[in-house]
Amino acid sequence: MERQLEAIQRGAAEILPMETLKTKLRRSIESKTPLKVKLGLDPTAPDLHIGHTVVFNKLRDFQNLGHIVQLVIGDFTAQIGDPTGKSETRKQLTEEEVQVNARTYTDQLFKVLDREKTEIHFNSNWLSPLTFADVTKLAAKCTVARMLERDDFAKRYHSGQAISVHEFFYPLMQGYDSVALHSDIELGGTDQTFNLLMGRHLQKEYGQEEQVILTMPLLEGLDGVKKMSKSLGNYIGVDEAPREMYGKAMSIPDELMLKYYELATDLPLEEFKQLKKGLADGSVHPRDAKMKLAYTLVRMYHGKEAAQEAEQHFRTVFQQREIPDEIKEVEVGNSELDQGKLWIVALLSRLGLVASNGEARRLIQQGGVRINQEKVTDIQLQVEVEDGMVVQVGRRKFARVKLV
RNA sequence: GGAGGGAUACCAAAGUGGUUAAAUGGGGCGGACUGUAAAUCCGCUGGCUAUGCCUUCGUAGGUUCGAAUCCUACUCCCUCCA
Repeated sequence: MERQLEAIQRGAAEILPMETLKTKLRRSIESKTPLKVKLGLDPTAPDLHIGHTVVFNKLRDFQNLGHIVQLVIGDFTAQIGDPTGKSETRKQLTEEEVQVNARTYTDQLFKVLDREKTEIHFNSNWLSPLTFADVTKLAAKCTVARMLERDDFAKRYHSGQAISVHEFFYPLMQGYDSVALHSDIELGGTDQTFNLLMGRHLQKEYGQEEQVILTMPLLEGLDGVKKMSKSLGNYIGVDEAPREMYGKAMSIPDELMLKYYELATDLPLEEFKQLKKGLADGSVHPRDAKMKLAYTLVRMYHGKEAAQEAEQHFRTVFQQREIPDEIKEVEVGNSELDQGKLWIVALLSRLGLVASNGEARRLIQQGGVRINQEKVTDIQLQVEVEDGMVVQVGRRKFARVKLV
């Protein structure tokens, strides 16, 4: 039991209440019954990023200890509306889309989780049969004042932003999931605390033993400030290409490295401690530490070989500023040229390196455009287009011309 | 049901008749530097082969030589009262 407790606590932000966890664990060990550990998932965003994996890694810990994971696909919840406070209403997902998304989700998930010890549930199973009367009864179990305690509701309320009544149902529905599944423990990010507590509250109301809640710290995104999320675009996706993943990892602020190591990688505790010490006393170069982080992340999701390749690519392109060996090729027809020439601005846009001609002009003026390594400064330049010519914008966008 | 406030570019937020393609901040992009796509500094940031033209300040009309700015209607949001 001590062993279990230690593993469960590592990295966790909060466990409430600790006593109940101990009780449940003890009972579980004595009766040889695994605990049911729940995690809710939103099927509208099937692309997992390493921010999500923080919680998944913890689920994996539970599985390693012999417990069962209950994944709840919030297919019903997703159809209702928007719990995040962003103004745009969510588009309704069809049943089919939900299935596809859920599939994508689980495919990515089982890179981390043990399929054998995982149950998958769809919350429409128990939420859609509820009648208005049932819902009313459910809603009666929570006061508005209580709802307004939730951090984001409180903020929005005070700053005068809209809160729709249905948004109050979100915590209720999520909490009801725990009732339906008799969950022993529910996991989530620290931003989920309110919803998780609601699960406890409702379980009690329905005469069940209350679940334990365990929250994990939120991982900040690439900007180093806001939490990693797809909508903010500051994420590293689990399915991203190795080079992309490596590069993104290199772009996190130095201060965040250790947190990434701790929450998102499988680095053994001992090595982690050494690294931390090395960085503190200056014996480890931050760049090297970050390169190792980038390498580790790529290795976890794409394997060793890909990680090495990504690292090599990074060295070549960003540290030595050389042209990578693999560049996207764009076919350019001879007929598009005027006596074998093409205006530089048109060329950039033709190769898909810029969004508009204006952007192309700007980039040239700022010295961000190169042809075969030579800087271009004249926006009027008529380029003599040759087969195999390499055009570069900034440090990381390249295209090779293929004359046809 | 009543009264008032608001809607501006990717986001936040100035601007209340012409010098406004629209201050400022964030984000993004480029450059310099470097120890990395960290940090820091500088620049750019609607479109167009372009000393000009076109589109953009919630939507649709109107006033005016001229509107993001004034008027009318509509849509959405917020606050207070009931």
